[in-house]
Amino acid sequence: MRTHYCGEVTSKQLNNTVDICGWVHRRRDHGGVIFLDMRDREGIVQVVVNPDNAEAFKTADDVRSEYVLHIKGQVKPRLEGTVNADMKTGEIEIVADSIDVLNKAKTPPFPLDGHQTINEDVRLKYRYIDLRRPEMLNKLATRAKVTHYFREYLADKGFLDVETPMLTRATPEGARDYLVPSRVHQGSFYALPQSPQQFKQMLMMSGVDRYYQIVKCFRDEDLRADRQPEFTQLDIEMSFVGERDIQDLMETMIRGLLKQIHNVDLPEFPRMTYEEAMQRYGSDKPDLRIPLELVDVGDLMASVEFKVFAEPAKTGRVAALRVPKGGDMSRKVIDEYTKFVGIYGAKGLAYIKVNADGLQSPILKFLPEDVVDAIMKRTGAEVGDIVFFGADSAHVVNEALGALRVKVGEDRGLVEAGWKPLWVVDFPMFEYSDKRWYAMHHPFTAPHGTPEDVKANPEQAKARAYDMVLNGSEIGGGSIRIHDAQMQAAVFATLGLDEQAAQEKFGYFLEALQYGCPPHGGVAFGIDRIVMLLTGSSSIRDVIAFPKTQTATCLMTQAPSVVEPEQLKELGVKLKTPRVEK
RNA sequence: GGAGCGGUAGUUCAGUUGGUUAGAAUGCUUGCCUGUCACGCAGGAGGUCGCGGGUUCGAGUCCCGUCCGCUCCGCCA
Repeated sequence: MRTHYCGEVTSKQLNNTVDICGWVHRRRDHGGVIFLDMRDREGIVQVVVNPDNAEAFKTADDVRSEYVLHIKGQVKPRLEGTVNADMKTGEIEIVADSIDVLNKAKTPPFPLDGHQTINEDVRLKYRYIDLRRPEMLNKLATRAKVTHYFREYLADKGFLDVETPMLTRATPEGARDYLVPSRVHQGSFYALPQSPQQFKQMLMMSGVDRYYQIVKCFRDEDLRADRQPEFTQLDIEMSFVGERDIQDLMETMIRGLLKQIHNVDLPEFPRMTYEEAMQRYGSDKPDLRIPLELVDVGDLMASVEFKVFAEPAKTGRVAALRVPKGGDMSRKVIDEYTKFVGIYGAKGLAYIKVNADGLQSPILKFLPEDVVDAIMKRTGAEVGDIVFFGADSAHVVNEALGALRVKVGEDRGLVEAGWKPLWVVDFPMFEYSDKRWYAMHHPFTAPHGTPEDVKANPEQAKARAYDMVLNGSEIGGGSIRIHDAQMQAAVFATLGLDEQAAQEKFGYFLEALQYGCPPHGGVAFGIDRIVMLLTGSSSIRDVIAFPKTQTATCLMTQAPSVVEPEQLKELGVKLKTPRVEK
């Protein structure tokens, strides 16, 4: 039916007869001559329909936007002065011989020309139409290039693509599971995997040695601009390796990806400890394109108490964020930033402006002169700058000033162009909250040191974990895993799982560790986030063909939906308050 | 669970201090037009102002509730 994609017809086909198929992007009727812009996946080409071809002309007259046509015609150079330099196919046009209407179309619910933004709920309801827009098709194409590249790279390095179950066992820790009731075992439930973590470790025990999978993962948590309940991971695991082996291989992979997609050469990825990242950026995924840093000033203020500080400087963190040339910020802007840090729990936002005629600050009166001098010196503040201060628990200060750093950087156009990758390493093994220890990464992450060290000083235990960060996004994370049953028991014990509980929840896994588990480790990349970055998308929904809304519904299919009572009965599921379809 | 923004024509939006018949652009539609490319010109149709309640002589506008979309906090090992 088709000899060429619309977007591929160029001067090379001059005077040839071509067959194109596609959608009517736009129709321009000049009475005596009709132009049809025909669109398909590869682009748009102009078709001319002359009145001397009566049949085709009549058809073109009846045609409307988004009709699906098959057009046979001659490729001709455009008349002098009518070449369209903005179009890839702008030097030629197709003079129609015949036009077949393959299908009519209702007027689309929104224009596809990209000249106005369409609200997302409308786009999601008619996603199949939204995806016709070149911008969206290009994103899908980039995504396909990304996954293809990963498969090629990993296959080339000897990785085996192995599938793991979608119906698996609920996990006691971590995110909420999506549950699937079992018909055969009423009262029991499968869970959709949050990640194939334990399966890929089992594959290492099986001797697969190098595994990868591009795999859907599911987490029943609230959504964000970069979080969907089902998302896609590039999941990787290797045996007989240390951190560096994995990191080097992955760094090369990502460098190759940027080269392939954007023809960009990434530098060698710097490595930064978690502690350093928190100190300098207040974040474990710092955006290094923003040339602002937090500076500790708590020691300088150890003797100072003032009202904006929720906690004395000694027990929490006092940090400064200097914004060069930020002295022009109005009171209103500063108030907005104060409100902004409030989101992260900060009780206030102190500042000092460095004016030509001296310092200006509501907190100056609380600070001895020598302390102020020391602060100015340490932050390197110069005339015209503003220095913000946060003082609270280390957690609040990091969250608040870390977020403020990014916001100010964006607001003031300080974000450098380009790509800034890094590794963040040496994460704490555990974090303490609600009066117990939690695994910061996951409980199969190997800590540095011995099982005795871990049990004795969990607060000091560092994980052999690493995150890959690109432009302030965590695009991948992994670790060396525990391959020793003693160490695994020590970690479980620290997490408050006694032997019996550990057996109940992870018995099969603990047993497997005792049957010859090789040292191993791995990493998982967020494909959606990577494609977001590569396509400059502000929402993860733009890089997923059929995404869900913030309340985890699909506006196109209306999922999730009420099901027939018979279906529930078969599954042995009883609802407290049965719901019916409205 | 919480905070903020939004919901008015198919679409994108405006709608002032509560006041007559709710507007614009675009799309759609009819007619005209042989070189446009976001074609042009002339006409026409098109509205449950998200939904429910309240205040008022009178509500798109004020109040309460609710639903939906988005952003964020919590949450996401």
